[in-house]
Amino acid sequence: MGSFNDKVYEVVREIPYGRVTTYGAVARAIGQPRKALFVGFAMHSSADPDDPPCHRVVYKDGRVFENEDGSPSLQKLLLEAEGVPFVDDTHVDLDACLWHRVLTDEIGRPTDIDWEREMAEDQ
DNA sequence: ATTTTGACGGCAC
DNA sequence: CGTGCCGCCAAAA
Repeated sequence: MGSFNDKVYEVVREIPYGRVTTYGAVARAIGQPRKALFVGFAMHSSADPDDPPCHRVVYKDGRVFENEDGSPSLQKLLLEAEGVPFVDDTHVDLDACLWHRVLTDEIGRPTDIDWEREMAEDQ
């Protein structure tokens, strides 16, 4: 309870279906911006692929984890299954699907608020 | 107590 | 576009 991993899982569970966020963003969301690496460690050590949805956490440049043998990782398969757009074999399209609990202004990308508005305008 | 290990990120080339 | 190095620090050994 209240452990680092639990805080990480709380944030990760907030990521909406079809959206992604980054390890660093999760670290900042729990007030510990220097621990992006441990966010990754928490994801790796999680047993259940659905709770938390570890596959929705990617590198800051949109790259997703790849298996050492080159086969498609579970993360990539799950993201594709959710309809998350990829710009190439290993990178998701952050401009289209990045979600941030607070703001993404700091890294120059649309906020979740911007995204909601775009969705509304498309209707 | 000390060492090793990272599903990171930033910056320098 | 990549490659490498360094700083970060919790957990496991």
